[in-house]
Amino acid sequence: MPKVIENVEEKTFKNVIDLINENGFKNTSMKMIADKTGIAVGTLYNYFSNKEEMIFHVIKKSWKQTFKKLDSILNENLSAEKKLEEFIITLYKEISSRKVIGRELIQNNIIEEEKFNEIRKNLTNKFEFLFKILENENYNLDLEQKRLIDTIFISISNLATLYNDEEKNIEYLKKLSKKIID
Amino acid sequence: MPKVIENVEEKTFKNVIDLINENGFKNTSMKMIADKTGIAVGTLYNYFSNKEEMIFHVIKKSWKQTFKKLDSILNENLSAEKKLEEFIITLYKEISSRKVIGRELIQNNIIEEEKFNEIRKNLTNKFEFLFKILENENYNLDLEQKRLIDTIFISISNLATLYNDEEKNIEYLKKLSKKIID
Amino acid sequence: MPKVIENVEEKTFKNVIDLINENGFKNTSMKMIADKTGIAVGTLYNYFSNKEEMIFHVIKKSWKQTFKKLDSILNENLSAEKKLEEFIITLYKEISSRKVIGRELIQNNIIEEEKFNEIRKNLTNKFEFLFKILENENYNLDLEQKRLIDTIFISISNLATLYNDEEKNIEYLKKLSKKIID
Amino acid sequence: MPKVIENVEEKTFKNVIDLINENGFKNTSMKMIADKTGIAVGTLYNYFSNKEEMIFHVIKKSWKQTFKKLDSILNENLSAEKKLEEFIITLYKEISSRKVIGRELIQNNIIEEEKFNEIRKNLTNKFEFLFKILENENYNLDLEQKRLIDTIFISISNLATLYNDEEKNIEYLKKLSKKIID
DNA sequence: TATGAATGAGCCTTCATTCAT
DNA sequence: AATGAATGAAGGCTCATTCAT
Repeated sequence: MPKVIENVEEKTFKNVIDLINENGFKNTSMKMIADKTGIAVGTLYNYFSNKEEMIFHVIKKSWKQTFKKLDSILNENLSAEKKLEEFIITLYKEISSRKVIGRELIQNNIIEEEKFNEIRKNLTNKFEFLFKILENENYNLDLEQKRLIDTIFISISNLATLYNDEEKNIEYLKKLSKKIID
Repeated sequence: MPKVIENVEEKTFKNVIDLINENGFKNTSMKMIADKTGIAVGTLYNYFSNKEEMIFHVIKKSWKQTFKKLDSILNENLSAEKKLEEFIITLYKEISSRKVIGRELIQNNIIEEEKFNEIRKNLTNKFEFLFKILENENYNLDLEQKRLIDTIFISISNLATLYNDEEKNIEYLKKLSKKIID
Repeated sequence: MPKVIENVEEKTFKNVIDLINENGFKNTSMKMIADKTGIAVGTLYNYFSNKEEMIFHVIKKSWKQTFKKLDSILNENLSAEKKLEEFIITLYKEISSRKVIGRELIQNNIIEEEKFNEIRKNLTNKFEFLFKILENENYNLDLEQKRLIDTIFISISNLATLYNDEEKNIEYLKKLSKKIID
Repeated sequence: MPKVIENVEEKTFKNVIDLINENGFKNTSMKMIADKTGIAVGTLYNYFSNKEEMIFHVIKKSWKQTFKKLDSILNENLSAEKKLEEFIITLYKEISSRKVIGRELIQNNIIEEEKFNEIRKNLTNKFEFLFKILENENYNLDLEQKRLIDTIFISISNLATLYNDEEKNIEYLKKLSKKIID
């Protein structure tokens, strides 16, 4: 059997996220990733066919994990209001722990925009599902949904990026989620 | 007698904004700016010590213009609620017309973060002044102000970046600003 | 018990020729050869110390086969003129079916020139033997032999590389070989 | 006025030819060319948009010079036979002094084949024109012209590459050109 | 012995910055 | 002061070769 580095993909995963959070996509070089992971540049290319694919893989995988958690909240036996709150807080926690996964969806110029459409669409679907539940329970949702979803999402990303005080962030988001359906 | 270029800064201003909006900071080269401006690369370096300083200068100047407009709203003779609405809409229009001025404040990685602190501080001050007026007129502002300011600001930037339908964007922002003080 | 690969050289032979004909030496990677052969890259290095040696081995082996065929023509019971014709046509057919064996002898840069000297010498010997027969039968060979051999050889290689119409190629070569001894 | 290196293109011209003759296109790196020319790599890219364009430029320019000389022979007041001889010798001298210009036209895998078609076509035209003159003077040209042109051309290239003894090379070519029209 | 992932030098290309004119 | 060609470090990527298994 050949020489094998264990869990290259996993080791990479965390490092890519960290480096891109620190420096941005453009300022993170393949060599930096290789060095931080303790492997050779060439090895990266055994796992990903190019830099763009690599970062996109990380983002996609990252979101897959998040979507799973969001789904289980939508399926829990909770009041609509509580669901909204939990949904938002979970989204916050996810984005907070892997900041880049939020920001990358908004910034253009990094990866072909259309590649993100699937992720965007998926997140939008979950929100819309949630809003339908709220409407069924007669909550008031007069704001245009598409823009509202963006507002919520970008605010969460921003919070996660800017402030480290998780407790206060969550407290703020709880109040915000109530206001939305007021 | 050597050619004398007047108003290098002004000539640069609009073009840098346009180019960065189109291509992003990293993908806008000094040569592109030089070509579009009609000024030689070397000359640019007589006015700005490097690319980062140049873009920062543009952003700072851009915000100075915006702040002037925001100030005049704060000093107008309007109801507190109307002031909030006007303030937000003006902010939207400013960011919308020179998108980069919003985006750059969110994306770090491009310019040393601390450089933005002054601008941030300035914008925050104006919002706080506005909120004080609202509180004086007994509007309810239970959300933490620092985070709320960010939410508003980032949402506006996002709207300006993502959707071109100005009418709808403004309509949405009007409703949003009402919700905030509900 | 480890897998034992038999006839590595033979398996390699045809595939290397095909790949190099298709892509050239530089654009044929060891991995491509490994994949096409079904032998691991590492294993190839048990049989050949490097890429250059490998291709050289193939060329040498290839010529050995060709030389055998040429020898049998020289030993056949034919008129001198017919011998020349047969010799040239056989050389054409051989080179045509494994183009690289011709091309490599012309293009330097791929393998150290001196390595080819043995092959060259061998081919030259056969031609000289053939010319001696022709002279014995009083054919006129006023052209300098060394250069003439090259002309014939390079023309055949070129024909084999450029044109697929075997019939016409051979017809042309027949006429050419007659002209030589005119 | 900016810093200026004089005659970059000319300086490059000779060095590219030399290096490619020595190492082949694939084994000649842009750094090698830059070093040999005494300029920076980046400077090369001010003159040629990429490596392929650079070498193609050299070849095209090289042939342009050669075609001019060949044309003047075709227009001279000479016997048909003498014209053929002069034509071939000039072609030899040209190729001999810039070897690569011959070989590159035959070797594939280096530059998109079709790019050479114009050059090939041009050379072919001149030969055909020459053959027509010969036929008018009742010389016998029973060999197929397309293949004959290739034979002559490739033989000349080969001679230029292999043997340095110009006198003997030319003597050989004179005899060869006579044989062709015998 | 066979395997094929790991290695890293080396390639082409870009571009912020410099500096001779 | 203005110019823009020259510079060369740095980036993404390839692939011959090595070596742990």
